Amino acid sequence: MARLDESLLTGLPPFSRLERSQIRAILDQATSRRYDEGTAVFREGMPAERFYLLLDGTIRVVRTTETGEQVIALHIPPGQLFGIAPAIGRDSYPASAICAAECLALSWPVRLWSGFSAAYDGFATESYKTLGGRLGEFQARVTDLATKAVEQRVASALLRMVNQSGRKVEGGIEIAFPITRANISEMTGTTLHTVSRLLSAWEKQGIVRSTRKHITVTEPHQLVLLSGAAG
Amino acid sequence: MARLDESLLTGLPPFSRLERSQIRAILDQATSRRYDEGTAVFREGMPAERFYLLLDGTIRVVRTTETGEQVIALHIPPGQLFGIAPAIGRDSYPASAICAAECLALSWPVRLWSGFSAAYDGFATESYKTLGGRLGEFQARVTDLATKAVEQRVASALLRMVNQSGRKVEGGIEIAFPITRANISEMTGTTLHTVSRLLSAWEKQGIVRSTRKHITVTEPHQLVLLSGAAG
DNA sequence: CGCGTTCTTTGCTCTTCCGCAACCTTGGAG
DNA sequence: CTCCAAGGTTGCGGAAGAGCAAAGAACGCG
Repeated sequence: MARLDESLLTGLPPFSRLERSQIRAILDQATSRRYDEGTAVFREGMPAERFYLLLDGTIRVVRTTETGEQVIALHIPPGQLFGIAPAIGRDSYPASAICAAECLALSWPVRLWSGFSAAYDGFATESYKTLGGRLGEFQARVTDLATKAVEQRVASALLRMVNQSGRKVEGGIEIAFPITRANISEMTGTTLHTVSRLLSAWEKQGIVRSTRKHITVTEPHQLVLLSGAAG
Repeated sequence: MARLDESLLTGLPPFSRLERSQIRAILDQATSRRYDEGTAVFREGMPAERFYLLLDGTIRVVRTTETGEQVIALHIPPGQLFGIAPAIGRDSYPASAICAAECLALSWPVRLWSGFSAAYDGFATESYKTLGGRLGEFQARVTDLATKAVEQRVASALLRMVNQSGRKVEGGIEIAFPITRANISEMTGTTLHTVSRLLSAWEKQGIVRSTRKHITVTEPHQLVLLSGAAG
């Protein structure tokens, strides 16, 4: 395998305070791998043997209920750690990590986690910040699901994805990974039918534009209004 | 203030691996305080200046939406840390902590957090486990809200409270803190009317018994069935 | 002991959104 | 080029549950 370049990690929060030589040491212990769209990096319930850093692509964190329904808990953008069960004392993954697009990720065996935390200044702190951010996001999700109507939730979900992984294109901002109506319904606790109806209506009003598996938001401000001003 | 006894902390996860003398040192830096039912220990958005350990009572973790609705994120039972924003790199509290019943809590200034983590074996690990548990609980909440019907969610919520803070009484298990129909609706994303109707129906079927602000579950198994077998 | 506040119950109406069904479109595989 | 699977659209009931209204308990305070 090609030797990995230090610049991959430079500037990413968990490694931002480290020397070049330290980053080198970390990289030399990493395994790098490419995953096709739709592949599972790991699945819910599997023993947590490695933790990961997403270099490119988008990870969809998914839980499946006993009745077989899927719920999308989270999308992870490039540059973030994922599968960090060891950080919270779990020995199995609480959800599955599916590649929403082609992905490139590094990984390390979990036994290195405590060593990294101890040896590298800022690694633990920054990782826990990531965790804190996710906790906050979940809290926001719960609040949304508990208080907002479907239309507002779908608008919020679109905005969240646009903010986190939006790519500027002519006439708007496009969500940078493939996403279906069904996916959105799994994020918002509704049905693909309702999502389709909403998107059709918004398209007629000129708020969004969409093709198969891709959505571009042309009037973010209108969506903010529809979302009940929370994001 | 009366000197606190070491036995208060012995056996609680964050302190379980510590020597008596270490616990003594921790206690000597703690402030102990009693709070009346309904009091806020801290409020959403306030600068996070202290972290807390609940010795007795129950804390209700509440978020308020822009439209003034309340959502109950979590109940915290005695023996757990709360207000641990510093652990996840936040400098303000993300939610309010309200006493569901009369409470007794210890607290420390946040600046001691990193010292505790460094000096006391297991403190950080165990605290992050608590955090992990909460993350898991949120994930379960999101799944519930996204996929289950109202009746199932209310049944789940009752079961969760019974499991976490149930007190055995004759003919069933009582939720150990005062709780109203409105509270339950804020936990499950419904209205107090619907909750009242459900409880009435269940009371007729002999599954629960309730008086003002108190609920006893007499047939937990029936509730498990109603909840769609998830808890 | 009376009064007001807080909590609870229950009926009715009305809206939202789900479930079902049918059909259309797009893109990839062979 | 054709076919097929995956994704998307749209119409139409029907049911779940929200919203509104009104009244009845329980408790706590003066």
